Amino acid sequence: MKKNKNTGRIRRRLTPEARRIELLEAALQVLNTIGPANARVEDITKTAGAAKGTFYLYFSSWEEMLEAVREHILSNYVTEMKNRFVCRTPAEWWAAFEDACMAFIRFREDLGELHEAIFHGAIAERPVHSELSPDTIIGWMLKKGIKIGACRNVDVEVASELVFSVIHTMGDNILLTGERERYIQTAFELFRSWLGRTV
Amino acid sequence: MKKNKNTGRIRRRLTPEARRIELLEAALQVLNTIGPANARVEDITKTAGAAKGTFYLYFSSWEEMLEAVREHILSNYVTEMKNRFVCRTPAEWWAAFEDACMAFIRFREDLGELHEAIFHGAIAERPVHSELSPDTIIGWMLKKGIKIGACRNVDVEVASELVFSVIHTMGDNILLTGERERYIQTAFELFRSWLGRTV
Amino acid sequence: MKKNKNTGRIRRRLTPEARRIELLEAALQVLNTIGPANARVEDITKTAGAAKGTFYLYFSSWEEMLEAVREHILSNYVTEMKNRFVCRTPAEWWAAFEDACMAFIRFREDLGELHEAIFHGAIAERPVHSELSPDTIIGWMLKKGIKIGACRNVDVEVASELVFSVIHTMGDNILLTGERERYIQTAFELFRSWLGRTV
Amino acid sequence: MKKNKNTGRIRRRLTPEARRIELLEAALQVLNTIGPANARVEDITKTAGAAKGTFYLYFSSWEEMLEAVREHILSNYVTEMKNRFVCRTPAEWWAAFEDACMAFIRFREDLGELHEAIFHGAIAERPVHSELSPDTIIGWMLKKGIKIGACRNVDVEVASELVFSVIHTMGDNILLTGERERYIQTAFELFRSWLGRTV
DNA sequence: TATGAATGAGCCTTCATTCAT
DNA sequence: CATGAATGAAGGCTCATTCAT
Repeated sequence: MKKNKNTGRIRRRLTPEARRIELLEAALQVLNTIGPANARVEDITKTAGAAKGTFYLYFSSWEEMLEAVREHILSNYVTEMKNRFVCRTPAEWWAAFEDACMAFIRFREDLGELHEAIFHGAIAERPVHSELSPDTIIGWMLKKGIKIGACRNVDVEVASELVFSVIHTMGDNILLTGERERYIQTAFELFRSWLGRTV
Repeated sequence: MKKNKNTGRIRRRLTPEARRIELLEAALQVLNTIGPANARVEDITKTAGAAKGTFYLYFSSWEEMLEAVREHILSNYVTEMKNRFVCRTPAEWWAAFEDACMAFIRFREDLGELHEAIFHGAIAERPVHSELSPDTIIGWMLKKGIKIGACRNVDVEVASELVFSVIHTMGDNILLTGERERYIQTAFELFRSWLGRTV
Repeated sequence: MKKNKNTGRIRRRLTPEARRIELLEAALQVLNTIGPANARVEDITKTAGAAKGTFYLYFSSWEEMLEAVREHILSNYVTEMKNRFVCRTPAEWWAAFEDACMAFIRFREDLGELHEAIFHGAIAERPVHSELSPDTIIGWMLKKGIKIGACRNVDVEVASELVFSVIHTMGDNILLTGERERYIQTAFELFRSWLGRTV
Repeated sequence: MKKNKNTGRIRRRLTPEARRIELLEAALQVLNTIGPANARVEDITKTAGAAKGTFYLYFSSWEEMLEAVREHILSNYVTEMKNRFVCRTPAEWWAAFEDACMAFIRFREDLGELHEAIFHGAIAERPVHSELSPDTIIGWMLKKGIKIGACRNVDVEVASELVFSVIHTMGDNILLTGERERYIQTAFELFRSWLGRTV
């Protein structure tokens, strides 16, 4: 007796992986567009061309989705970052390091609103898989720098965190004020005087 | 039409100032205890021994209250900080500066969960009254340091922000790991090699 | 220990009647200005230069105040209306009647928003004191009209209500459209053909 | 974060149309029973056997629902009214007109409390779709009456409004007093002497 | 008599999550 | 696998009324 009319959507049957990617990318877009505070499950499924319930077939909760987004973004970023970071001499290390900083700024700019959502929101507690954490990456760079004589011998673990916070702040402020050169100059001055080997 | 029976609570009639303080202090406690994400208006009024509606006599919204809490905390902190920061020689400046850093760490520790609520939540957008902003305070210190020859000549505005981010990160991590000495050592090394005058 | 500061208002001690009048007039103004749906007790007391609690010394509830406002307005209006309605011949009656209609329109215009508040709001149920009801007044006019031969013999009670509804509608629509002449013409045509004596 | 346990209600999944009807009918009943001033969203959903949130799937606000109810009722009523209003001679016109008046009275009686809710409440401002407005319907009747010589030539637009107000008042008072015959007699007398052609 | 701080029931609305189809 | 209708807990805010002073 009761009929459920098909309201027009075509039921798209996809492989789980494909569907998950679609949702993930819709999430990226939505979080970035309307902001994490206003994004709703339904915004994402609509963008992905899926039904609300489908969301829960792929993520057990909103927060889990945020984690997945973070993982997705970070792993892309880190892979590329590592590939680019090649150097043999101290001069090359510094060039690569500064290049990496610039890449981070761009990465940060591309993230936009997303940044807040996945690094400072409800998810902030849940630890990032260690290999993807910025501290690990920076630590890896520093170790290399120390090894090839580009940097002096610092407490790598601690230094990594401080380096990251400086880069992060630089990124935030460039985004905010647009004064790219000014921030870069001061930050690099900091890095060189702190980490550089005084010959 | 609407009746309002007195259901047992004793009405405590206070001066507006007294009530406001009570609510503010209850807010501090609640935000710190159950965390900003879970705190509700009613938690605060219950803690303050007031009725829900009373909250809205003193704050027009939840966010306005957060702002009031921030103002309250910052102005106390900044006042004290400024009073302690006295110095005439470079050596005194560095002692005062390191002292101020330590004071910040303690401040940060005392804030606990509150930190998140009032500096990174919904309120983050609303600008802090400039005199109370950390950047302003640090800028003030740096200018003094440059003037009396304790620091070299840096872009004060930018440097303040970077200094703050380093202190902030140091604070976060000390809170997280407990490894006070280690962070302090590396951070101070950073400050001295970056800002110190190489004579 | 606890002091209640005087917050600036001067405690004006008035005779009860004076205070009541002030409140009543403030109510008139407020209801008319911001509309019955948005008017609050406090708007009235503020306008009257009194404290919120004072309201309840003079009216036991919001609705009672509405009733008082209605009584106040009607009794003024009706008194004047009756005084003006003097006539001896049929021609005079019709002139007086039309004059009364026009007076009603003006009255209605002056009421503005108030009209809704006191004649169609929460108060609508509570009966107006019979002497003040429009039906009574119109009935009184009709009886006079019949007596002096200006009107034919109708069921006065029923006719009064119909007459009032026509006048009322005429008033509403003149207020709405501004087309005074048009409405008056048709309505008077109605009255004359219906009530007039066909000689 | 938020859990949503099923606490016992059986989920009745209906088509949107069916659910909307159920809610609309529940609204009719509730508004009529407990009165528009006391009716709450939850009363309606309870009556409809639905959850509170379901209401907002079908109406974006309380007022929108009132509008929907009004539309629903009016369109039923008007359709039937128009179908019944057939006439060729003046005598037939008067019969049909009086019949329509009686139908309106019955309609009005059936509405009960609803009348207030949908024609004089918060919704009063929002214009009724013109084809459904009583003035339009009555105007349509009058034009017909004039055309076939049942009525004399009046300002149709204005006359419609006055006719409606008379019918309306008659309805109100019959409802109030029960004196059907008395009101009908006087009102029809009015209509005939005013609108009828004096041959 | 006057004040205005305090009360708390009440209601709308949102939206993550569930589940019948 | 997919859908989208259904759920209901939760919470911010209002404001008539009360009452300590």
